[in-house]
Amino acid sequence: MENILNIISAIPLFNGLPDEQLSALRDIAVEKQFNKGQTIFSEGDQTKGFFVVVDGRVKIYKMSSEGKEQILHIFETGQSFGEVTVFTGQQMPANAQTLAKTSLLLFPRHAFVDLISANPSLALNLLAILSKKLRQFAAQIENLSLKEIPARLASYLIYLSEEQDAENAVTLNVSKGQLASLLGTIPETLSRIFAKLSGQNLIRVEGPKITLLDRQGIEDLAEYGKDIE
Amino acid sequence: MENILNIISAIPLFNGLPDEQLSALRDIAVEKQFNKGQTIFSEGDQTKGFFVVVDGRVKIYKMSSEGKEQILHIFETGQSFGEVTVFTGQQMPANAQTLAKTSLLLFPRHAFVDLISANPSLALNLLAILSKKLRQFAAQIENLSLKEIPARLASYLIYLSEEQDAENAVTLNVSKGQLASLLGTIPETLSRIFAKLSGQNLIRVEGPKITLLDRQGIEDLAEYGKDIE
DNA sequence: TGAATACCTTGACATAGATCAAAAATGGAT
DNA sequence: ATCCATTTTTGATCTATGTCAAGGTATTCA
Repeated sequence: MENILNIISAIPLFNGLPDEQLSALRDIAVEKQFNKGQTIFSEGDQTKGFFVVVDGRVKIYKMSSEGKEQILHIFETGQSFGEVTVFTGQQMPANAQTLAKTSLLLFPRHAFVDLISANPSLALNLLAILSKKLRQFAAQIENLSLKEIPARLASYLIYLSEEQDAENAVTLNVSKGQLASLLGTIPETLSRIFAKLSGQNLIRVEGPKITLLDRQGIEDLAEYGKDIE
Repeated sequence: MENILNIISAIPLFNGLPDEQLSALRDIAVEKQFNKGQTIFSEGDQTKGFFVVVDGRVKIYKMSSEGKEQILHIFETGQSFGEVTVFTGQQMPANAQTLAKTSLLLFPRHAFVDLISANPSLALNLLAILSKKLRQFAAQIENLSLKEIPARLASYLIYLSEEQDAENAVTLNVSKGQLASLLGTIPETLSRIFAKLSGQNLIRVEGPKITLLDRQGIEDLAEYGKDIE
């Protein structure tokens, strides 16, 4: 299982840990394989532990009573999720489903807590990761309540362009329907906004490929929310 | 300063820590006093450390470019805030202002990180607290995007009634204007919704005192969002 | 006690975005 | 290639909530 050790050592969460701790982590990790669209856990499930994405993509989401979905997060290779209930011990507060063929590592709860208790540096890494997630959530709350949807889309496009290290062209890594859910809206509305921003020559949309024709304009839109008619 | 030690030992975050660690915490803590309406820090400020509310009430909030406010959190006696940037080392991501005469303890960043590094049990407490905050944020995102405002208000009333351990009567601990901001709306809209729910005999409003006339009805509203005309 | 200030409520109106319905485009699978 | 299923787009309409404006009610402070 030399393979798993390589994977574990590449996970940001486990950055800088000494070899013996990495081995200890490997010893408690369980591999899980999923096809696209499979459910990893559902809201209300008992906590099993926390997960790391080895390969693939996972969405964490909530459902309203009418069936509308709000995506809270999309996790990709190297990222972890499900830490929260490891410490609160409660049931899973949301649903997790794969967006692609995905391979995960599961770190069972108790074994993992024991490791943390013994390893302050692991605890500090974890604190940093949770802190970052808190920041992202705060930003999402801000977006949902203070910005209109065009501004949220603009923010997301800028985020993506930085993520993908591409100045003026990005490729959506989720379907437009899923993007709508992430932005807190519905596909019809998102589609109209894509059309509108295209009409204003801020972007060009070709399937999942978006060209940022006017980066400054998009940044203004993200920042000030006002989109100039 | 025996006094401070008592205060520190009563803080949930420091639950179960041995006396010598509590003393160490006391030694790095700095007392800060604020009057009502004072700014503790602003978005973009350099991180000083993290805070615990000894007495009073603090709101954490974001401002839109048009000046609309979204409250992210309200912290009361015994609760802590500002942990996030202690670990990410970034600037403060939001603003903090007192809602009343408030006394805080500031734990400066580096001294605090050193303490955590040396004390896994403190780290675990902190992990549990951050996890709980993540859950609350996730719930807030869910509310903002999946529920209409009457349902958000209903959720908040139920939360308050549990908080205050009162089956059918709660007292708002913030002004209605602030409550509007916490729920992601504006005072006018909140006022109308109070009036509407009163008209439906779900609640009775007398200033800041709300009587839950039909708890089941309010729970249904919070859960299903649908409010029966 | 009374003015001043902040807070809350109500009314008329405007609008972003949701809903419902259906057409068009895309993309696998056979 | 061609068919089927999914995703995306477009159109017409509806509604919750925001905006602007004004009046009412507390609360504080001299």
